[in-house]
Amino acid sequence: MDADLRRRLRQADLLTALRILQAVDVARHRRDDFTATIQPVQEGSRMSNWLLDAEERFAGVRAMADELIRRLGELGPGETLEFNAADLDAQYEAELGGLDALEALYAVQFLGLANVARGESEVGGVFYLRRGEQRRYGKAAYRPLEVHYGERARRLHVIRHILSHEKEEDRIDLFRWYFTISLEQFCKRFLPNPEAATSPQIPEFRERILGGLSETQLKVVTDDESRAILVLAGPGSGKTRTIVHRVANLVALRDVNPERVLVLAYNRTAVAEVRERLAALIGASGIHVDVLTFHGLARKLTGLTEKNAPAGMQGDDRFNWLIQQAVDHLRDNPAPYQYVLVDEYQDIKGAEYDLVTLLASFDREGAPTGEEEDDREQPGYLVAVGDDDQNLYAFMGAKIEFIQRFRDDYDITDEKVVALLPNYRSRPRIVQAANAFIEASLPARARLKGPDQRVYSVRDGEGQVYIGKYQQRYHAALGIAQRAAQLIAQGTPAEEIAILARNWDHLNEVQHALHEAGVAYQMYNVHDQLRPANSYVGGAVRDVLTEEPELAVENARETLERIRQQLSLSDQDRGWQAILSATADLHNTIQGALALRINSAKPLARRGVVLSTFHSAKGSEFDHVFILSEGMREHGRTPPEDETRALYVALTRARESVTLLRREGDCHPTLLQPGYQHALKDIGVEVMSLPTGTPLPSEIRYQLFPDPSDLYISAPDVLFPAGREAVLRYARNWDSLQLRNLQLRSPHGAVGRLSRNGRIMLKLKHALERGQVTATGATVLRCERDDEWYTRAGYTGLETHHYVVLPQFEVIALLEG
DNA sequence: TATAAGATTCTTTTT
DNA sequence: GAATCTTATA
Repeated sequence: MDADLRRRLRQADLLTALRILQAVDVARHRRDDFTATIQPVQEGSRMSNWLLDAEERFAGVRAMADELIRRLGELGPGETLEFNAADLDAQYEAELGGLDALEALYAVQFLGLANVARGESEVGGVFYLRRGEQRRYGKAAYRPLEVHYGERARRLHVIRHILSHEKEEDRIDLFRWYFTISLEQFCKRFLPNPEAATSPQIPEFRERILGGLSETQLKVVTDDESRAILVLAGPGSGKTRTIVHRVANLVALRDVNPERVLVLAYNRTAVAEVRERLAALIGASGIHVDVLTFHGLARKLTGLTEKNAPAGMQGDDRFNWLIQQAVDHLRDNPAPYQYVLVDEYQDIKGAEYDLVTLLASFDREGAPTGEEEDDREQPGYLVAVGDDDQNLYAFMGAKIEFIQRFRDDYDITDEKVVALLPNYRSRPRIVQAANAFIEASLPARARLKGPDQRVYSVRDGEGQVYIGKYQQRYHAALGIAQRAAQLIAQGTPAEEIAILARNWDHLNEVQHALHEAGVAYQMYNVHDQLRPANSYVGGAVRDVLTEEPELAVENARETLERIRQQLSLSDQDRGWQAILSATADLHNTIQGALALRINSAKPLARRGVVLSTFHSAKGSEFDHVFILSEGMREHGRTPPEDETRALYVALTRARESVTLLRREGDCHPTLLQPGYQHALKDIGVEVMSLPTGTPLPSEIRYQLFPDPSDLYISAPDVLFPAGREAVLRYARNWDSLQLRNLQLRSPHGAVGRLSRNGRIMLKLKHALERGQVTATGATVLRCERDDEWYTRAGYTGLETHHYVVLPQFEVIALLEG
């Protein structure tokens, strides 16, 4: 441990001591960056009571932890225990004297017995517990907790000893010693009974946060002087890990108020991941850290939602408006956060960029003009983590310039740009192939990483890179299906195999081939709108549950089925099946928890080989990755930067092997460059031969998932009473769904029709003409009011929403090139 | 019916 | 920004 770190840790100790003094009403302290003022409060403080409390508290935590451990023991591996905090408090209040549930959660987390994650619901904070690694809960398991509480208690003993001296000079002298020598030394030297001081403090905790990090990661995690740090992180270099550990360091080791810390992530999945990992690292104390999406932050700051946008705005404009409201809000109000961490900084857009700038209090135009010194805004500390090579959303305004401008914006030296280069994900050959690809595709000026800043693999072995070429996409699909089946037969989980393409419809042939080979697959696009909670049956059942959130539920499935039958809704809805499987493990809970589980249920069971676009694969990783490169003109001399970065993202998703297949005639131009091909040869890639001799079928079969914009419901169909009744009748009596003349018909009448403007029309054109589109399932989906849509349909009702029957199609289509 | 010009689509997140 | 589909015009 270097001297600097040691000095900082003493500061943390000081702050702990000050907090204790304040907590027991002995002294008050005011704190700014450099000084702390201590004021005595009064004689006869509650110090001794507090010590007694501390002992009781430990006994209480132990009792409650016992109970949690008992319930955890009943869980199977991977199962989750779910409850709300108020419920837990109420349950244990009587026996444990008002013990704070958070403390007990912290305890089981701290002991490594469980992973605690936090969620929000209508019924308040809800916690999810999952069994930790540790299986046996012997006496030894409690030792770290005892050490922790023992350390806190020792500090109290020391302070009480100091305060017991009558003369002020003595007290000052002892305080000086307290801050000069270690706690252990102090106890030995001054305490009448130093036995209590034999235990160390809590090295396990510090080790968990700071140990196991690379030197560079540690630098970012522990730097609390730099106002702005840009972390240029390569793929698989531990971006999120660095962010999570920095937050943990701030909150758990540096005593920063968690409410002053903000983590911005790019979507809900990323938010959930940061929250989970933070909870796993520091437990309950991480709960007060804000981990939000940009829109979540905008909602929190302004109290508005995109629905407050002026009438006439729709879709994207509403969301942009919301971000802009937050920017305006921050111009007039001080930033509520002091430590801001931004993930995936390369993909932030203009308004989001402004938001970050204001949050970090770096806005030069609107420099604070506080009349009083005390009102001066505290300085912000910004850490932005991103990789310009992985910029995927330039077409939406996420320009690479924002990350390039970082240095100028924040007036920082080059040293403050930290490069995280080791790749912990991919085997060496994969990293080398990806490096060679991006270096051959982009000129040095288009990249922030210099020639001496190459990503390198720290994994052992070599890994495999295969290349291949095809004329017919069908042949590539056949080859991939064969290899996937082979890998699965050899024991690779299907979910660890991904097939990635530029566009969704490039994967149609792959769907067909996988189906023929009997390999299960999943489409990786999760339309938020398709959430089971958004289905008519799911929403209706959830609403019944939340009417009495505290009501006990013995068997989740029975309760759900009972409510569904009372509402006389069909069980054939796609969403309903998903809800049943998402709640299958819930027993002996309350209705509120069940409702929450419905809210977070995923559309489909995530099983089988993953089919995804390059874009949707952002942030994911797989053992084996197959890539289709097509859809570009070859004779373009300089490859388009967007497409290069997208393909680079695809290449770097792979851990063990990557197979890069190019279509002759329109693959990414770099793949044809002699220089690049030589580089691949040096790396040791193998050529994958595809079954190009196989005769082509005349038709292929694949699944197609429309979204609500593909459906056009004309006035009599849905918006007016007859149509609404037809849809709701369908939700009760579920029969086959047929598509005739673009009209979606149930035996009870028309329930919708395909939109002529929807994107699906184009894709289905030929299949529709030949009548080879069949509905294989459907969900009755809630659609929020969309004024543009209503106007087009000639409707002016006041409802906030309506329902549509959203089918899932199987298409038999002519084979494309 | 060729060809140019113009329009649209592709990649997608946010509740 | 490129590919692809639609429309206008000789």
